[in-house]
Parts: sequence; structure tokens; C-alpha cells
Amino acid sequence: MIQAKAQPLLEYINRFVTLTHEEETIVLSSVKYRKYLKGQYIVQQGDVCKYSSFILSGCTKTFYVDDKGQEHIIMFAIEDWWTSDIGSFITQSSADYNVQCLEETETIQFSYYGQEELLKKVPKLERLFRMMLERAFVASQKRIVRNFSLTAKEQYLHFKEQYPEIEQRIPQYMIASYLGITKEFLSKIKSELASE
Amino acid sequence: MIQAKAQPLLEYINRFVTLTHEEETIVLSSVKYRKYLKGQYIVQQGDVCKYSSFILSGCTKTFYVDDKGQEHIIMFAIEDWWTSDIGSFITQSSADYNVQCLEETETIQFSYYGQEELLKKVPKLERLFRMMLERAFVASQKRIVRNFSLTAKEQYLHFKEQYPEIEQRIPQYMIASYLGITKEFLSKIKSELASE
DNA sequence: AAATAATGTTAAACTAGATTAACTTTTATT
DNA sequence: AATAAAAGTTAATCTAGTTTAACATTATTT
Repeated sequence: MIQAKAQPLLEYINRFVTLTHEEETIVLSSVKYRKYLKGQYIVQQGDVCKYSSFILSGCTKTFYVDDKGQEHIIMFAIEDWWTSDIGSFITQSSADYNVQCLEETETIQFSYYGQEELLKKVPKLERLFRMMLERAFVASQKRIVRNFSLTAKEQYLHFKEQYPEIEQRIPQYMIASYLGITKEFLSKIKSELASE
Repeated sequence: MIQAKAQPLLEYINRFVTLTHEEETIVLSSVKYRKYLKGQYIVQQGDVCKYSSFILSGCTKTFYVDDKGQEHIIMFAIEDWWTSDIGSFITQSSADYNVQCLEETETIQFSYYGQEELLKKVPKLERLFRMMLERAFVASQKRIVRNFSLTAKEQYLHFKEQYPEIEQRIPQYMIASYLGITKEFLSKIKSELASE
């Protein structure tokens, strides 16, 4: 039953490493399919992040609530992306972030121990995760650089250009939070851009 | 000859994966020792980053020069840390960042092709790199969150607490650049802290 | 020991973006 | 269709951090 659902995951994996049919079977036997409703949490700040989730459909936001009660969106994730609180997942300690579904969201999930077992059986996947993390780390560093070197307007234009699909699907006030600005200021930026 | 120098690298690796004596020999045969003088560049913006460098002694800064000619420090690295422009290294395309030595710096270097070969011979090291990247990515995400949720003063205090050794060794204006503030404002923060 | 370069400080004027608050538009619920 | 809730806008006031510029201190070189 999971075979049918998990096709996009296998395709994703095969972009990095080539799996035999047997290895694909092992992968599928160590993951679970799970569907969340809009508004549900995949991870909650304070809990241990038990799963690393590959998104089949839908959309999530990862956010942090600071001491002053302010919400800061760290990332969005859509089809073919992964989401989790990696820090919590790899150490199995309590999560710093929340991952919440912004739409009905279908996932394929790797549990921490399931993934460890899987890596023993198919060590080739270490390479997959290594490569995924390289990309994630590079993207994260670039975001830091943009924060320091671009104005809010430039960052917004970059976001629109880099993630047009996400920009369409998500309320503006969440994009403002992702960019680290207020919704009022984003609104001002948009009206400036409109009159240019 | 490299055996004597490379001891800290082997110790570092063994914190993540256990290598046989044979595997250690393979590792050593695929790396090079190189010493840089203060001021020399390990990587230059625009060049292809040929090496991933493990630091035996010394200190480096990784920085980006933006369109307006402004320098933004992305990271420092000292003994037992790795440095490179990963984005450039993994794709062997031109680097976005510079890595410059702030002191005389001794390194052990993995070339791109050397590392690929090494990973074929000792696939166990995929796990090492995967784990290193997990940590690097988590740290990078946390830095983004701090940028968004802390004031400049709070970020400076966090830096001092997290990297006391680095804070001692490096001019204040570079710390200001790392924190994304001006040296004048850091100076003000310090005088406020002093009079508290 | 002087001279120069590098680093750090202080303070006044300025600006990007935050805050507050009132209002409009869109979307979902009954 | 009416109501409520969620999302977005506008504008005035405010503030954290920047800019500019002059000066002070500490290293480095001759």
C-alpha cells in the first residue's frame, strides 16, 4: 500500500544515489505514511522530534516562539521537501521549533531508530543524507548573508523569485515573519513596488 | 611525516566513526598538510574552492564582499574546525566567499577529487561528513533565529559566552561584522555593558 | 624612539524598519 | 445572505542601529 504513495520519495532518493529494487523495498519497509490536517503539528517545541518527514503533498511552516511570545518562521516546506527539527531529531532531545501544517499534508516519515537501522542496512543512504545536508547548509549560509547584505525590499524580491510557488500559497504575514520583518512593513514594500 | 601532524584530525574523526589502522592510513594518504601565513587566502571569491581544510592551528575568517563593497563575516574557524566554501567545493563552481587566515594557520586539506576517492575507499566516512553537516546546519539555523529574535546586545553576549576563545583572539570590528552590526555600535554596547 | 598603520571610542544627525491603532478586504462558517 | 474570523492596508509616532567625522589608543615597522 505504501509503495503507491512513496513513489515521489524513491524518485527523490534516486536523484542522489542509485538503489537496487531490493534496497527500495528495504527503504519502504522502514518508513510510514501519515496524513495531517490543516493546522496540525508534526513537531511541537518542547517535544522530542520523532520523525524526519518527506512531504508528498501540502505545505508546512517551521517556527520558533521566542521569550517575548513572538513567532519567527524559520522555513516553509512543500512537496518533495523534507521537514523536521533536525537538532532535536539527531540528538533525540526536546525540540526548539514547531512544524505546523498550513494545508492538509501527506508525508512519508522516517523515525529516528528506523533511520539508524535503515542506514545500517543500506549504508549508501549516508551519502544521500550527506548530500541533502550539504545543500541545506549552503542554503542556510546564503540566507544569513542575505539578511546582512540586503534591504528588506531586496530580500522580499529574492524570496518571490526563488520561491514563486510558496509565495502564492502562503499568507503575506507569514512571508513577513520568514523575512524577519513586520507584516505592516511588508505591506508598505508591496505598495512601493506596485507604484514603481 | 604527515602522520605526526595529522593526529588531531584522526582524533576528530574517531569522535564520530571508528577507523581501523588501515583506514587511518588511507585517510592520511589522501590528505595534504599546508601552512598559511597571516593574511593569506585559503579560498578567494570567484575561484573554485579546491580544498576542504581541517585546522591544526591558527584562525581564519570566512567573509563575503557585497555589491556595495561591504565585507560580511560569515564564520570564524580555529583549531579542530573545518573551513571551506562548501557550496563551491561540492559543485566545483566559483566561490561566493573568501577564507583568509587571521594568524599563521596550519591545515590538513582534502581535495575534492581526493575526498570523492577516499569516500569510495572508506565509505564509513560518509557518516562522518553527514554528522558534521547535521551539526553545522543546526548551528546555522540557530544563528538565523538569533538574528531575528535577539537584540544586538543579546547577540554579542551570546557570542562571548559561546566562543570565549575566539572573542579574545579577534579584533572587535570583525566580531561586529560577524554579528551584522557596525563597529561603532558594538563599541557603544560594550561601554553600556561596562557601566552596568 | 619616531612614525605609521591598525584598532577602538565618542557623539551628533539620520534612517530603515517597528509599534500602535484604526480601518478595509477577503475567506470561512452558520 | 449574514456574520464572524482571518488577512491585509495606511499612516503617525517611535527606536535600534547606521553614518559621518573627529579623536584616542595600541601595535608594528623603521
